[in-house]
Amino acid sequence: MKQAHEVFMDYLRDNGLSMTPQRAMIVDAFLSEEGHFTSEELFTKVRQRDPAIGLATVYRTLKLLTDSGLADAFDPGDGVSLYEHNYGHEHHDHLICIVCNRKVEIMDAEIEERQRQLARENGFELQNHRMLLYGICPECDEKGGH
Amino acid sequence: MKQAHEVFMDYLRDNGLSMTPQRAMIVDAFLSEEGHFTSEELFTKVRQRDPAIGLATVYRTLKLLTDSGLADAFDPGDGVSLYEHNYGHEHHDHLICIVCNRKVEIMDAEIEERQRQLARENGFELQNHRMLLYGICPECDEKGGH
DNA sequence: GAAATATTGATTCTCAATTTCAATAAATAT
DNA sequence: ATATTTATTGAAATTGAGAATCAATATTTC
Ligand SMILES: [Mn+2]
Ligand SMILES: [Mn+2]
Ligand SMILES: [Zn+2]
Ligand SMILES: [Zn+2]
Repeated sequence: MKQAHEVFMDYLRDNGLSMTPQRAMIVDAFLSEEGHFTSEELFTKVRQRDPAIGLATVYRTLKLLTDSGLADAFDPGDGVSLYEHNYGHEHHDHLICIVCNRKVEIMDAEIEERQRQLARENGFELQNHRMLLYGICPECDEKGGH
Repeated sequence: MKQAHEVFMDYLRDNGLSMTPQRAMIVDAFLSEEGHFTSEELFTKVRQRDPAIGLATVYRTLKLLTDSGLADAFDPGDGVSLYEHNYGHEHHDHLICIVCNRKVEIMDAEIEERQRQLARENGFELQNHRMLLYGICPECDEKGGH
């Protein structure tokens, strides 16, 4: 399996884009992040390494990361996109606690199959999907329901 | 089954709110709409009947409609909420054409059951969910892929 | 009725994300 | 290498849906 950096370099080359110090640093910062994070959170980490880098460049590079397949973005429902690593990660959906905002990664082969079937039944060529389950996590249920 | 108007009236009463000419008209306009529509589209229809009604009141009433169970809102992915009738309508999710934006209502009991199971497995109390399938509809596939 | 409370429309504000643009950097041609 | 073209950058302005503000009205309660 190719290195994530290499995937990004290939994407740049294939699209006539060039690697720059800013892009290299933002990609590094992205790859060193874990879990789910916002553009602002990544920007904060980027600033720690180089305060000269602008927010616009972070947004632009996040788009490149997404388009190159290194990142995946989704909106958990509040209008603020969350990013996560996508390269070398299996597809999954999210179960979100409406109290503490915790996110659990979920995946169900049967659901995925039924999704394909639903698309097929309607003559659609399925491209992708988003599924978000909202509920109350065990910890919050404990605290809240005494 | 109660009339939609009655459901709204009950909601107002139960929450110490009063019916007003503006609310009555917006609810009427909402109920006479079909399919999936934006706040702007509803606002346009409302203005045709009474140009004095403000956009803020449409937003406020859409919230009442949603909270009372008459309306359901969801974001198809572009950050602009779509509203639809909810009262007397079965729950469903949406299959969306990424080319022409057509929306097909879908529902799969097996998926719904697996969603509950996934929540259960993680100790979550499932409250609700959103599922959006994105693909290319038969018509657009025809046009595009010749 | 009068007083208290709720609702309204216009306007301003919010906030994530995008766009603009002049300056700078990189790639390409000479 | 140097000139020319092209791409990228950061700061700042812009966008757009939706929420908040507020003085003027309308409604409800006393
Ligand atoms: Mn995830
Ligand atoms: Mn629908
Ligand atoms: Zn929780
Ligand atoms: Zn289509």
